Amino acid sequence: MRIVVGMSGGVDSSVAALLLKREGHEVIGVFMNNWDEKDDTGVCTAERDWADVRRVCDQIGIPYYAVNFQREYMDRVFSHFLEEYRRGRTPNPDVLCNREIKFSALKDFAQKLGAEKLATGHFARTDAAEGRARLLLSADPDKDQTYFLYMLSQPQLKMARFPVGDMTKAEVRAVAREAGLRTSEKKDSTGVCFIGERNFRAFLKTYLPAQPGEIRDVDGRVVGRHEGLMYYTPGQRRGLGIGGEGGRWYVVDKDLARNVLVVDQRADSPRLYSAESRLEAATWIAGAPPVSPGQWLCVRARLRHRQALQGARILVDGGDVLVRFDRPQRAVTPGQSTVFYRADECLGGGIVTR
RNA sequence: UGGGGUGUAGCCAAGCGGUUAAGGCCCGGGGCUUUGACUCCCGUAUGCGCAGGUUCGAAUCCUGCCGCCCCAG
Repeated sequence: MRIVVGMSGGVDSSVAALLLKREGHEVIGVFMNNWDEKDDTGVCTAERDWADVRRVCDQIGIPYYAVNFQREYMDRVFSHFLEEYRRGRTPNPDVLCNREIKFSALKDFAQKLGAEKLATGHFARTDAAEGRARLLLSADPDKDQTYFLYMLSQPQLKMARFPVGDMTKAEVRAVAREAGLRTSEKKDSTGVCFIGERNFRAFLKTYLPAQPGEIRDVDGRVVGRHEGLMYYTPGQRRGLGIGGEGGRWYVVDKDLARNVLVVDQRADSPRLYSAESRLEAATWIAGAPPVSPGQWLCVRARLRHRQALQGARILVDGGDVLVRFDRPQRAVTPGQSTVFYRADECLGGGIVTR
């Protein structure tokens, strides 16, 4: 079977390619260059990553390509990312990136190459039940990445392969090491996918105008000034610049109408906790909601990557979802995604509106 | 003007004659992390408003000056 592997230059996708090759498939490595800019330290990590991809593919003995989806990334991911920040929300570009770039633009490219499957180094698993593809938690609970994949559709998931999904990170590195892959000890990448680790405030500042304003406590007293609401997100404590007595301050709210950042010194401020949340733009892996309209469904949910799964009940209302948590959740953040699970299966999720 | 109080790092704040001046916040660096956050670890005053003096030794005592705060008038 001809399979394209999306290769980042990291150890996970390197091993993904290696395993598929060992299975006897006709494997083609494809490296994506979606962001042409040096990082904060002046290094263009994409060049080094591309060099690693070439080297690894040579070691494995597979052909490789580099593709440039900068235009697609800008139009379909980054523009939305900026728009969300402009609206005062805190977006997650990587969930969109998977749907719009890796499993769309790259998927199209793979199909042009005649590939039947598109593999990546994601820590996630899939299986098929009654003609439908399912997305399942990875074997390594610490590295599970289904949170970033919840927007995938049936066609996208049916073409996807995740060769390292049933391995632990340690096992992946061990395989890479034994095969002598140069990426075996490479540090895991972080930051926005393709963009990398950034001084976020400075990064945003180059794209969006900032409007400074007051910082007030929950009683309305002015306790400082902010540089622009978009630089802050609920639950955040660093970067507020408020010294003095009483300890740390946490962002508990953003008053967009008044351009006021609301803060509290209680880490467990009641303003930070929500027993309920509402989502929009819900998507379901199965292609349809897992429950009939008007009926509550018991699920597990996570509001951010790597968060332990939380008990909740959901009510689907068209593209919206009402979520009631078993336990109040801290810093439910508009723009972020809430993703649902039943047992090990990822059901889908949506974007938090409140 | 008189009386009282007070001046320790960017912000709070211990210290009240004797090891290298607590701690918290902010900030910086690192760890964790394919979003943003949270969290964890490490670091940050040769100097205590200024100038003298007492003392073996002063942020700590004394004198003067300067700056704030409060009460009188």
